[in-house]
Amino acid sequence: MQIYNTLTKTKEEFVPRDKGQVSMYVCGPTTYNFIHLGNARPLVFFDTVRRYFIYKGYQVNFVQNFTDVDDKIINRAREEKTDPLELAQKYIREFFADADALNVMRADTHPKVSEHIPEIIDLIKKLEQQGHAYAVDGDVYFAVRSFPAYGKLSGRSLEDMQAGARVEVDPRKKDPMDFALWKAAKPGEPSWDSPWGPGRPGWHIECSAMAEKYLGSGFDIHGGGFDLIFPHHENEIAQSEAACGEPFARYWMHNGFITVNQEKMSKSLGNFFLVREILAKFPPDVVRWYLLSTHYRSPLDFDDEKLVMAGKGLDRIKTALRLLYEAMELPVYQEEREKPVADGLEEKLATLRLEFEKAMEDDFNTALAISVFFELAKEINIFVGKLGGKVTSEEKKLLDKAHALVKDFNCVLGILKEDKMTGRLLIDAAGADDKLTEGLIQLIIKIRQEARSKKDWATADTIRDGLKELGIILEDTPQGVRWKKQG
RNA sequence: GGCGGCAUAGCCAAGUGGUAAGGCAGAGGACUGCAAAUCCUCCAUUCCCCAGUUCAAAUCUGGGUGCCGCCUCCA
Repeated sequence: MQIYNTLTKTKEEFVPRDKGQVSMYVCGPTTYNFIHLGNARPLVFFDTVRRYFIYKGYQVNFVQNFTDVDDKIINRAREEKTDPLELAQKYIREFFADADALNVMRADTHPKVSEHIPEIIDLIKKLEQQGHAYAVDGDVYFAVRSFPAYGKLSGRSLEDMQAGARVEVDPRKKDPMDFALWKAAKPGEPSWDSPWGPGRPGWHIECSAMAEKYLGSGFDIHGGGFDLIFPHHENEIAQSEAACGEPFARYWMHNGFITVNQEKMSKSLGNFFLVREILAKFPPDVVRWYLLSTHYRSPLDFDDEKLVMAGKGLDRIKTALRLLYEAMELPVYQEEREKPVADGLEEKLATLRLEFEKAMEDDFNTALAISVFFELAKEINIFVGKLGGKVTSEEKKLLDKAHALVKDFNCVLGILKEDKMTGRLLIDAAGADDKLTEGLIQLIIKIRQEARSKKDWATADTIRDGLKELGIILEDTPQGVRWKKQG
């Protein structure tokens, strides 16, 4: 398994700290608003990473924090005249609503800053005792000059950064790049008691404290967006490694941005689209498919047209799956076929599994993995097309194997949900919402079939066109009529 | 100013030394009452430009052009 490590700027062979186990920490959102598509990319991508490790049989410990104490939350709460922690709590709930829709698994632990103040204070105390931090007027700063490796993740030196620094220099800091570990409380802000007086944690220290608590030093993978490399992750490394003298995280993974008209989607530019706005127009499986259709380190440009395209691609997979399920319902014949129909399919399925794994093991190349999924869909279509309305028991076994492979691909990519009772994947375009609709459609189909049997094509076509207007697609096959909702 | 990334068909997008995956769109064919779905075939002599290394380059080196990001909150 090869993983591109931001720390070394190369792909490295992944070796977990503990055999058979993977520890991951992915920076979660600051919960002062609904999440936008840019937030959804790391969510979906790292969820897919986690799913692949699970597929490979690893035991994964996945931690994703919530930053529920922060300037932006405080400001927003002031505007809305509510309590900051309540506001944060509300958006944590909203976060889960969106994440659940995108089929993102809940983390094993979702620690919150507000519930880890003692751990944070302990870490700051440790840094202060070791001379890596200093207090000024109730604030505590990290002394970047005390950590010689500062800049190793982002690949820049303190000199580089200061030359072009656009930061207002706080004269109380020993070095302009020193950053806050603890902020003295201002009136009306949430605060906690500390050795330096009442206050709250700085932005970076939380992740150091919580990652250490739940995963320990030298855990496997730390992930987030490219924009977190500096300063956030650089600072996490400084804090954690200065405090314990051991490597913090071993593999640093960063996803590229979602762009709009090739420009970064961001809250400050105001060109962002909320996940729920998009989900109002497109099904969640399409959004997820689209997010995974490009390699995670490349930028991904967003517009409606691209989601439409992704939807059409995913329809191909869904159609193959529908055909597969149809074939799995066919009666099993005992006698052999005169001409075998499944030539080489079993080997082909094995090859496709290997290709899929190879793609995922090359730095999680989901775009390539998806192309393997398309090949699988084609193989299924070819096979099912040759069955001619009946299967032998051998062929039935092959259908089950193909189904198992689809389920495995789907499970790693997290696209379609599974019906726990039947073990089948749910294809939303198929089937009716209720019994009445199903009955009505079946009745209409029956009437149309009667017209067709009398070669009354005008009536048959009127019905088909009329249903299409309503978003119901009819497909005539030798085995009967199939219907689905428009994708 | 410092640091970094990207440039592949109409569109999206893999591919980092061995002669251009896959998807969408498009064209033709099979199937069909006609469709739809599906299958088959076609659709980049070429990978931003120039020079170089090499038997061999989209892939490596140098130069150029264009776009983007980080250095300030941001996934």
